Amino acid sequence: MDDVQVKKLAQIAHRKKISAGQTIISDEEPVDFFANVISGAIKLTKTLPDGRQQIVGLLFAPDFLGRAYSKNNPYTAEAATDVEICTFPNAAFERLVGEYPGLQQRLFQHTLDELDAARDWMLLLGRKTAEEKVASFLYMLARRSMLTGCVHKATPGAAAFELPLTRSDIADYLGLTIETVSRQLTRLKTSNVIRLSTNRLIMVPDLDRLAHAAGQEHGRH
Amino acid sequence: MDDVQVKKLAQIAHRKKISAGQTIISDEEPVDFFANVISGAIKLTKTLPDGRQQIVGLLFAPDFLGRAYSKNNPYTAEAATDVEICTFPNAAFERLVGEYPGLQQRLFQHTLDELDAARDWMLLLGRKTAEEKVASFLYMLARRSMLTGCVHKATPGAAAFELPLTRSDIADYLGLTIETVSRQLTRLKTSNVIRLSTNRLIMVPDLDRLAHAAGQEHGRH
DNA sequence: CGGGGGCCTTGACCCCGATCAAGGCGCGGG
DNA sequence: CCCGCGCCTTGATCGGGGTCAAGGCCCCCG
Repeated sequence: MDDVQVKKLAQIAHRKKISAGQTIISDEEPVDFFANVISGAIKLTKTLPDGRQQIVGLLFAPDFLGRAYSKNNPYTAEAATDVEICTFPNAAFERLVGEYPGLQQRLFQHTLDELDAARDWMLLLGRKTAEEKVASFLYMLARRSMLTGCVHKATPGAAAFELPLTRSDIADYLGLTIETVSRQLTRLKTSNVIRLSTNRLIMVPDLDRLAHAAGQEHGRH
Repeated sequence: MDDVQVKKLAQIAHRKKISAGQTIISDEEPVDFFANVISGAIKLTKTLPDGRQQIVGLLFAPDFLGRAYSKNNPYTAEAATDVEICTFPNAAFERLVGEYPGLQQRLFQHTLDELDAARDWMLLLGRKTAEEKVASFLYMLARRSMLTGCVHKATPGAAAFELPLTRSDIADYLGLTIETVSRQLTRLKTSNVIRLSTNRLIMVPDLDRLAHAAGQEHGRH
């Protein structure tokens, strides 16, 4: 993306802080903006009429929120932690996309990545055991923390990170109950795959062991 | 899509028949073509190292197979029934996409629809009961058959269609076992929500009842 | 016609994860 | 300081769906 584009984007942008738990987009009302996640985590959820809930996507730092060419999105977006986003009025943004086809391709690429992630998650939801689900979730966060990782731990196969979700959210992400998530976490803890300092801070001494517990045999580095 | 585009597409196209059970794309080898489904059903599957399998997408008549701007796709595509597809060499197709931005937008739109479908399925996999899963699957096919439906049944709230998948495939799509799928089908049959002539031909006397059994209360028509 | 192999159904039993219930921990406010 | 409330953990029990096993149906082939 060249300078001109960045400047034009900046001109129509509007920064915004949102505190944990607030709803950003509801599946009931149309969306008139497009946004970029600056910091924090946003959860996309779907809910059955009787209240059962499933998290169908997690958004982190450089992700997009909202959808091009459609005002109605079929899910609710809620701040999982305190969040900073950068919003663009939909109309202005679409005009810009029209001018710079490269931008559209970027969005396209990003959507393809989201589709891949969704399908990976379908495999997890449909076929993995509770322990594998929890381990997979932690493994995903661990890899993310390696990339984002400002702090390069001395030990190479290890990682440490903070959980951006409550137990309840983790359960909704993995298609489990709160209790099962808790039990599986202590299970992974007692088998020394992970260590918990507080119940939000996770230490992974050996990523390969975690990948193994996640049922994906030395994941694709 | 205007005439010129259609003609250019036709020039580089290559029609192909594939019989049920054959693998079209493997997740191990790169893909050098893009395709359009003409008839039949294609299943996209993911498999865990130990063999557990999940269908992460079903492709029908006007859908696309393959992916722009990436040779590696992370799943296997297999013909669920006998299938006809129309393939395009990747390079030529991408050149064409470059020339006609409208085409790219169409692909984008289609990918967004696939993402929505994947996320709906995540809710199903994570939170629905076995009966709701089977009912949801049938409901999806019933709605599809209404759109595609050449045969307009006299009764409005009803539908009839053929299952494009074996029990085993249905199980892999719903994150269940073969036996559970079978049991839930007989359950829906004995409660008169559906009727089976052969074990592949389904009659739905009342779509709303099916939608209700699917846990989605008079689905969005 | 008879045999064999897919595909599907049905029954019996079991186990993983849900449910129900109790209590611990940490934190903010009176 | 204590109380109350979220959030989390742990235990006891239950049940939906998995597993194992047997058999039915249909079609192809000898």
